[in-house]
Amino acid sequence: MIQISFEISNEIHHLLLFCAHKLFNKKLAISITNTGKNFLNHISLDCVIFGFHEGELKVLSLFYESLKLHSLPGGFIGVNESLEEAAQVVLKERTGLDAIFLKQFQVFSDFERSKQNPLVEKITKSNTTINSDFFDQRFITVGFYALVEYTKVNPTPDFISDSCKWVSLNEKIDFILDHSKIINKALQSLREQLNSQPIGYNLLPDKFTMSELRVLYETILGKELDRRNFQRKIMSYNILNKLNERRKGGAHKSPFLFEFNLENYEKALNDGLQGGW
Amino acid sequence: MIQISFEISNEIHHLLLFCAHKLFNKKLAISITNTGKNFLNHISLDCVIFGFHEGELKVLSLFYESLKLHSLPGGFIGVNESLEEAAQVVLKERTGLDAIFLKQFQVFSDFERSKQNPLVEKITKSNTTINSDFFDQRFITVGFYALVEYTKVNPTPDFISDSCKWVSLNEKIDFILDHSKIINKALQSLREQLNSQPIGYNLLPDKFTMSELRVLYETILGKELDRRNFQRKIMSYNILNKLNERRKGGAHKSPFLFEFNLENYEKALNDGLQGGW
DNA sequence: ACTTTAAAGTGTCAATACGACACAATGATA
DNA sequence: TATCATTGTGTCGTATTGACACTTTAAAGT
Repeated sequence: MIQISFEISNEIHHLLLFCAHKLFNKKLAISITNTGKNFLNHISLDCVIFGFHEGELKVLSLFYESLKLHSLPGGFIGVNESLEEAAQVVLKERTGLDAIFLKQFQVFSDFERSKQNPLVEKITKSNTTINSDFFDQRFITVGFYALVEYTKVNPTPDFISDSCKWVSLNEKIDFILDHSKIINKALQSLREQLNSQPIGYNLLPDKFTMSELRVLYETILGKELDRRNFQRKIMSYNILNKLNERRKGGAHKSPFLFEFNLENYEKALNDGLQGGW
Repeated sequence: MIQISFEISNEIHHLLLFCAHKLFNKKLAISITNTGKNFLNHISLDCVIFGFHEGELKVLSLFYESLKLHSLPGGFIGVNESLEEAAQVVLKERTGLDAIFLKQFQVFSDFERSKQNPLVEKITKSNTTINSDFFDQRFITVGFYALVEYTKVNPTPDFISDSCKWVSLNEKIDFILDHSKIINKALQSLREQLNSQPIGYNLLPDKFTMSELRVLYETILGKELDRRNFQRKIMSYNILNKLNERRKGGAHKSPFLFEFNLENYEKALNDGLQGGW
């Protein structure tokens, strides 16, 4: 009997058994100790993490100095995880936050999409326990968008990226692969779901001014809204509590602060805010 | 030199090479002729194919006599296909139709979801060229909904199902795995996208009456709409052409027929029909 | 042949929502 | 203390909505 030891994923284990069966007619016994984390082949996920700061929508991005390229934070699916669990892990690692608002919005599966991933070489060089076979595969990626409170985030790079930082959607940024396309689709989904997902609640701090909420809406929708009509409409939903408190310190008249009335907000989102049929 | 021949997928080929490398230090040359269609492991897709007939929304379902269970038409992703291409293949096979309206709406990835798939035994028994290893895997499935014109569909079972037929959403049907959940989510997406996707156009025949269109909306939304107000609103979008033609044969006053004005319809959908901000 | 019936075509009206805009109050800054 | 941009709070005319009424029509019933 020969004994050989090396790290191997569940999939390879499974297939080894299969191959052994086919090749050697079951006469080979293979015993493998499984160490390390195993991921499903072919499947990845990418997160478009939105934050709102100084009147701009921003996205958390990893940067690779040597490549001069950005990428979205992403990850793989553990063999015992759901996509959502795997995405929460990514978010926790990049932002330090738990229980982030997360929503999958599209799968990107073009055959061409993961050809020539410039990161593969970096990954395999930086960590010898990872075999390049995993990364050389074709990947189908599930796009998630996440909404976080900008100031609570502690941007943290992963082991192959040089930095992790917020980038504005107005900047021209070079992303790897189809990540620019993924961001555009995420923004489009955000827009479409503005009336059915708790978007305001998750992007703003607990207390905020009416102007801050309005600018958020303007940014997501990409158009200006009349200050007075906006306030009238949003107040008519009964989803905000007006506080007896003002934002001090800024120039000019100090505005009142508001908070979401969570109970009413969730009720309203279930029906969809306003309109249509 | 020993030569062995058997069918094998690209993945297994890849991994065989990897295993050979690890186990035998590259001293084993493996030459494999690849035959048959190869699929990506772990990933499947399921289609909720909606049709509209006699005032009811229906879903195309496969039935397994021996199990007394239904399932959604589904399939796997060829190693050179995108998800959308693979879904079109499934739809073509089950309905006979090309260029069907298709939209992915969610990925279902719960770890527990594909445990004990009652079809695995059936599949492997019915076709000896398929190895059960592929089906024994954990599967993540991408949910698509499709919209088709009921009368154009020629429901066709696949090689393991006994029949393929329309089932009403009002019936209580037992589906395998999480397929009931997938259908509910599909319906919910349909509802949410009623104003941004060409749903009326794809579910109705070219010419239809105002009542037929209204009942479709009522069915999708799950509530009654005022006949007169509905007509006023839908006509205000300028997306319908009123034809100089009536539906004869029914009792009572014969209604006018309408058709979609495709140019205006698509323009209107881009902005979203009506409303909100 | 006449009546019945239920669906279809068309319209009214009050209530509400919406878009556009006016004006006074405020509070740091000059 | 004057300035000025921002905030709070409106108003007004118009467009949209919801609720409902009346007439017309084609097949089915007698």
